[in-house]
This record gives sequence, structure tokens and C-alpha cells, in this order.
Amino acid sequence: MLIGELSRQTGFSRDTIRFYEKAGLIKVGRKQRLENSYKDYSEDILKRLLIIKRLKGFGFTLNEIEDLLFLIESNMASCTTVNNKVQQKVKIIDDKIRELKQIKSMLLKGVALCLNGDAPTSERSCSLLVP
Amino acid sequence: MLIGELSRQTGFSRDTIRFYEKAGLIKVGRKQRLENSYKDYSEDILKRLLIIKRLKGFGFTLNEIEDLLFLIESNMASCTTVNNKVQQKVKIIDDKIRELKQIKSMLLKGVALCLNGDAPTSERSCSLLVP
DNA sequence: TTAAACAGTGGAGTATACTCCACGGTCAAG
DNA sequence: CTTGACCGTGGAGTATACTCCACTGTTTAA
Repeated sequence: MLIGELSRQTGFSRDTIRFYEKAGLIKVGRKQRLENSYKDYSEDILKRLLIIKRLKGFGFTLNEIEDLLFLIESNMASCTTVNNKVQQKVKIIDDKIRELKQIKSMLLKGVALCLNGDAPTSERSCSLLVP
Repeated sequence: MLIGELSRQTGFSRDTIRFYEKAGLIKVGRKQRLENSYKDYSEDILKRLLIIKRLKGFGFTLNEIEDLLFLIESNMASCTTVNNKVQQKVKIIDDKIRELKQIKSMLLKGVALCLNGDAPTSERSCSLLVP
């Protein structure tokens, strides 16, 4: 399969696919070339790219995806192993959610204080910005 | 005040302060130099950096901070104006929280399915990765 | 006096994830 | 036979926010 077709079937641009190649996420052997030296992408690579797409949707970084793909390659992607990775990721997600919530509440408290005039403030410089 | 002192009082590294200068977040006039050509940072710049620090803590990007600093400079940083900016930011934060929660639940559902064996899976490739 | 600790400038490098460009070869249709 | 749509490579550019480096000048303390 040529890169255009691969692009259509995965939704990744050619450039992105080539970037993933450079990054080592997918590998095309020197032999997987047509006579005109065009690359001939295999079904396996298509599957691999679809997995990458899926994992990106889960918020994994390319580095994390590389690790997970290695697990699959090595036949080590058992549910237990993957579950561990997922729990780690969930922990990070929880941290980020907590952080965002805290920032949000700080922001809202800040403007509330300012708008209600309970804090020293002025017409021209909200106490949230200039405490 | 020299950059070392400024660094101590703000917690920003010299490099970061110089980076903010390059980025235009703080400006030192050509005249604010000592005789040895060292820069003489004013109290205003110290305050400005402290505001930057505060706003970074709120999750604002440098671009957003630049806008907010401009409001302050222009005496337009009224609570109402700032409140608008904050509400925009909160909206973005809420979106991100929603997105993260969704990813989290997809991840957890995925591994649960895999671990409970309700979905076609295998010892070697968890159905979360290879559907 | 000399070494350390500071100051300055300009520019490169880091991480993440692409995106775009130039330049050149290939192939099918009209 | 040429035009357009592909394909290839290598390298640069984008955005964000720094961080580090080399090289040079200045100040301070032993």
C-alpha cells in the first residue's frame, strides 16, 4: 500500500506518517519497496498506525505509545501489564484534574473577591492581577 | 537592582528573566544602565515579574500574561474586564477537565473489559491495545 | 594580583508533535 | 508530450517556555 492510501485509511497526513517513521514508531524495511522505489506499506503497519491513533486518543504521548507498541511486539501486552500502565496514566490524569480544579477555584475566588469589593481593589487594576 | 537580586526576589532564574526580556514581557530602557553597563532593574519590573509569577500559577500562558499586563499598563484592568478574561480561561479549564475525565473513564473501561474477559482478548495482547 | 562570582550578548539546544518546503523522480490521462 | 497527482529525501519552521553555552567584561575578596 502506498502512503496516500495509508493516509486515507488512518487519517494521518503523509507528513505525520513520515514523521512517525523518522521517530521510529513504524519501520519500513529497505526491501519493502516497489520497483520504482516507492515504499510499500504492509497491513501490519496499517494496524500499527490504527493502534497509535487509538492510543493518542487516550492521551498517551508518542514515547508512551512507543513503549506500549514494544509490549505488543514482544507479546507482553497482557491485560495485567497494560493495566499497570493504565493505572499510572490515570494517576497522572487525576493529578492534572486536581491541579486544574484548584486553579479554577483560585481564579474564581480571586475575581469574586475583586467584584464584591471585599478586597482592596480599584476600577483600574483588579486585585486578582495587582494584589 | 541587578539581575541576581531580581532573580532571588522573584524565584525566576537569570536566564528566564532574560528570556522574558527578549519576549518583551519586561522592558529595560537603554538609560536604565549603571556606569558599568549592567542593567538596573526597577521596582516596577520586580512587581511586574511578581505578577507574571502569580499569573503563571493561574495557568495563564505567556501570551495571555502579555495581554493582561497590557491591560494593567493601560489602566484597563478593571474587575469586570479581568473577570471576562477569567471566565474565558475557566471555560478552557472546564473543557480540559471534561476531556481528561472522559479519557480516564475510557481507559478504565478498556482495562476492566480486558481484565474481566468480557471482550475477546488474549494473554499476550490486551484488547485495550489491540482491539 | 588573581580567582571567584557576578554581569552582558548572541545563539544553539531541549522537549513535543508535527507541518511545510524545495527539489527531484514516477506515473496515468488526454 | 505535457500536465497533474503522486512518490521520495533532507532539512527548516512552528509553538511553548525555557535552559545552556561560549565568550567577554566587571567587581570583590583573599
